[in-house]
Amino acid sequence: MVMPERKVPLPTVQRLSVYRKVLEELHRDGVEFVYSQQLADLAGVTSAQLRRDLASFGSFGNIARGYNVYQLSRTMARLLGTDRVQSVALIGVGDLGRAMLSYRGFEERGFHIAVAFDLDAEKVGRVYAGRRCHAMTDLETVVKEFSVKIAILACGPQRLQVTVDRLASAGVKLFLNFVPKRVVTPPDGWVEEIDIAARLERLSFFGQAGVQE
Amino acid sequence: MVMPERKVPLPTVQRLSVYRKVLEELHRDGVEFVYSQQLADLAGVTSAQLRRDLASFGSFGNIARGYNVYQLSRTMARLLGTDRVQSVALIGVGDLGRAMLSYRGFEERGFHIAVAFDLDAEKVGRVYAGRRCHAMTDLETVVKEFSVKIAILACGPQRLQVTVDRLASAGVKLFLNFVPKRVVTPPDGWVEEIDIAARLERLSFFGQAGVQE
DNA sequence: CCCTGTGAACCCCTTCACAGCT
DNA sequence: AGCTGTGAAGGGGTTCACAGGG
Repeated sequence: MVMPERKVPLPTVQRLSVYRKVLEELHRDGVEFVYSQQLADLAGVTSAQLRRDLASFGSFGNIARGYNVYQLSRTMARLLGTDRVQSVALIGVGDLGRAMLSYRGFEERGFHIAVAFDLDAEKVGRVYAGRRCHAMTDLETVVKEFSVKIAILACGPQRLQVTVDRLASAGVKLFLNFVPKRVVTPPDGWVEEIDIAARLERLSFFGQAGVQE
Repeated sequence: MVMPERKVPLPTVQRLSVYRKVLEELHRDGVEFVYSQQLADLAGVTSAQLRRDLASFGSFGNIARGYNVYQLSRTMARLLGTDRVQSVALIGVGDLGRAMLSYRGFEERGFHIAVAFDLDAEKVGRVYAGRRCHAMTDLETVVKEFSVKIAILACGPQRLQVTVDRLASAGVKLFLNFVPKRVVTPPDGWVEEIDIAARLERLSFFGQAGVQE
């Protein structure tokens, strides 16, 4: 067991997902070994970058044959924690929330949305894509019951911070936040922000600024 | 008119959206002036960061009273290009695509999804949330008809690159890509990637690595 | 005094280039 | 010969700290 105590650059973690995805495709195609140059091309980075990234984890590639595709893929899944199924809670069963429930790509990477929650009494008790919608009142109990470790925030901005804090004290420390409102990260927690409109604004900015390759 | 020819750091653009959002709230609350320290706190950055960011655009704050909230908000909207309505095309009317069609926050920031497209013959001709779904065959003509400048990619991975290239030659150079597949950016184009599953993987990574504040 | 704007230091990530191994 | 892993250099963004102005 490698306790990775030396800290890993954030951009490196981001690229890990890309590498793993490419490696999976290579594995499906029956490729056994790749050189850093090939893998880097497929992932859209430089070979130096790739080797440096892998070195963050002390991984070893075979000098003569490059990297063992399957082995490296497994290693990355283990590093990312996607080598096992993790329970996820969905907060907010609006349009975006329902899209998350039916999103392929979650299950196949080991993320299982086990439960959903909503403020709307209309929705509570109903079943969406096989997952029951619970009342916000039952947040703590249900979340513990299903051993939830990750929450997807797709609700309205009202009482968002309160919900996050409640989840955090119930043991949920990881958040994927689609709500365009600043959330104070709980101690020991981690929040990934996805502000879709902000991304469009960035596009808009570069669109009128003229583009530098 | 300040033609911002000096290049702006990418992270700065990202933070611009946050500043503008905070400024809007302040404006709604009737606040006229803010100091960099206050605005920075609300946006979750340091005051030095904020002042440096603003300096990228050569903006001036009043030394005695800080920044004029409304004026700065307007300036930022102009910089981002959100001071006018922009037509957006949606590619793929699946669950995620339909969520995009009903997403508030787009319209209020000047982004109007004017048209949708789908491969599925079932969906072509139907109207979703007020927007008609067109056949992929009509991509070029419809896109030009509606003066579309931005495309949201929420379709399957098949033929994604082809679609991007077709859009690019039809004048659509800006892409918000939800499809977890690498897209080669067309010349003069810009692609914002949103890989939701990859973000969950990042969460998972930090969750098991232990968290460093 | 206390604010903004900014040179300069600092830090972290990327890129270069090569030693070492096969 | 050719590839990996890695010191060392390079570059870009953040933070420090202060000059300058009301």
